[in-house]
Amino acid sequence: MKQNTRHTYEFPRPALATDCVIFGFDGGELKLLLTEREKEPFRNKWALPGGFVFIEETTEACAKRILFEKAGVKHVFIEQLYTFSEPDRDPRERIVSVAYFALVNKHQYDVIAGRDTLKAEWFEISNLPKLAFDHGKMVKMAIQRLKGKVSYQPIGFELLDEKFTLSQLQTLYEAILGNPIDKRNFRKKILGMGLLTELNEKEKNVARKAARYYSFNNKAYKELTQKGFHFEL
Amino acid sequence: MKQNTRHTYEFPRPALATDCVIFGFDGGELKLLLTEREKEPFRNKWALPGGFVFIEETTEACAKRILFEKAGVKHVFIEQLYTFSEPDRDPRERIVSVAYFALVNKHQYDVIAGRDTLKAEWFEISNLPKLAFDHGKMVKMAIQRLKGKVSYQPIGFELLDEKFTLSQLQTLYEAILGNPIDKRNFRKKILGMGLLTELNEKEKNVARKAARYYSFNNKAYKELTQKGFHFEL
DNA sequence: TCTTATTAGTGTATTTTTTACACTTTGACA
DNA sequence: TGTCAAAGTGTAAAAAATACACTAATAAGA
Repeated sequence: MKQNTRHTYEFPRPALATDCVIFGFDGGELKLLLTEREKEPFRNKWALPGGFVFIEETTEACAKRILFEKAGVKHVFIEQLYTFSEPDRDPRERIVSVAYFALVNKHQYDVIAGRDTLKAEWFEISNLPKLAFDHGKMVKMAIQRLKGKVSYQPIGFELLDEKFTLSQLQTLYEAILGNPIDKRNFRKKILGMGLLTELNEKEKNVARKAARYYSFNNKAYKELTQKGFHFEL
Repeated sequence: MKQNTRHTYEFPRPALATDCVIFGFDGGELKLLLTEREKEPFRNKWALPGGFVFIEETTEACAKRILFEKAGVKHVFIEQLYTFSEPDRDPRERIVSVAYFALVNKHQYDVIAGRDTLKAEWFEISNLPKLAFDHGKMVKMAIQRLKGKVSYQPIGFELLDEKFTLSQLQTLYEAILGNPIDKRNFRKKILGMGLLTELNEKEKNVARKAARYYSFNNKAYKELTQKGFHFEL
């Protein structure tokens, strides 16, 4: 350590960055928000929004900052995904990246995004462009994680509006899990959990029977969880 | 980037390290392998084995190296757990740590460890000493992860000998999940999966009916998995 | 205002899975 | 040869998951 007491070791350090896989949903297929790279390498290619970690911020704080700066996304569900550390994953130099995934209410986002000049676009998950760096790997892992998690944690609601119909919820689950679900069994199960608040409000201006709105009751969820309840769909 | 083409950014970088939560089992309670710190900070305190990441190795390679250098453990199951990045998690300076968890066959390990002079010791999970840094958090998370994973991935076998009795397997699951399991139902389920090879060998020198040995059939597991089979216990 | 199109909303019977439960067998040792 | 300790084994009941089809409501268009 010699004259330097600030550093615990002298050999070269990898740079540290975060990248974000951002999921959105608007009724059809599951979507990802990608940004176009402005600089080399991979200039003009699509990539996950990402950036370097400042010396005084956690990687999660960094991911949230990047989410806002590069994608215009704020106040959303975010969770650490995996840390990618292949020495050659970035052609410039050694960069270790802590990947996060975020669940965004697309409607809300689109309002914000309209005001910005960010080069960010939604892509259907089944129709993604080739991505820069190892971002393809990150996306693959994020989809897998979302699929796995959505069945035993009520995180799907993050992708919907505050109020939603049971059909919207079902469509979302079908989009994530990739298989059709029986309507009656789905409703029976989800309502049986007691996590949804039935609202006194229905859809308007639909050319069919209007569906009732529900909202996710987070308070009930936490209380039940404390009593040993396990969400499972 | 100007004159500097080697570095993608100039501001100070966190140091990068890995720490390993090492699980072992010998029939009673689940155990953790801890090492005594030789240097400050936390000199003479118990901690997870850990160390800095070299510039040309992945974090996983680093974890495996540390596992061997500091705990004498080689060729074991290892999986990335989580990346810890609180700016003050290390009193020396900013160090981001990618935590891993490892599953070790304790019998095999004890043979190796006997030859070494490492200050490493097994502690029962219910009786851990206070740990250095944020290692307590890491351990907590690792236990949670192991609990969650053991039911839908056949990783428990990593903790047992190549051949094991069904009672040993059951005792292991009981130790991890923390609740008793019905013997007949357990056997029915695990044998029904077709993942265990029945060996023509029984326990010796036991003062009771000798139990049959089984081994985990990894080939069968992979084949079944490809056909859409999902392990679940 | 009547018809059409479209999705909301609902219950039951069957199958599958999970759970609860107790006695006989085996082998070492005293 | 009796005792002790854990191995090994099946069935019935309960719970959960699945399969399945019609009526209700509303807007749009004839």
